[in-house]
Amino acid sequence: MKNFYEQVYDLVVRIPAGRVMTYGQIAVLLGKPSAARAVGYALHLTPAGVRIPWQRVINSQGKISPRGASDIVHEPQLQRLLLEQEGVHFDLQGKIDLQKYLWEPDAMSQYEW
DNA sequence: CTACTGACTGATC
DNA sequence: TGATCAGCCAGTA
Repeated sequence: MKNFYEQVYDLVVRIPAGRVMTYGQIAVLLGKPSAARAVGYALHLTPAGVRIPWQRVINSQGKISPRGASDIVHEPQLQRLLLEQEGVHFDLQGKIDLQKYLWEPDAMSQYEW
């Protein structure tokens, strides 16, 4: 049993390109359906030395989390471009079609880890 | 242990 | 559709 954060990281890292997950989805997979906030906080603390595709983690609205306009404001746009490169389609509202791109690990993936 | 915060979510207005 | 409120969990002071 790893720390909650590490579980989040491992889960995010195994998200295949062209697919996305919501904070709530991750929280459920970790056994805490209402720990979406904690998940967001975990991603907020993503180690700078480790590349975490957190851009593949979005909120229930299907959009990139604004993260409160910190010192970094160009990242969100860049992440959106990266997702588009992976094949994720954004609509005119900058939203993602969750029903089409939302990914959930299969039984084998869970068994493997 | 209590209080506060946060990249969330669902319900309500 | 957009803004607001309360509940939720983990981490930090």
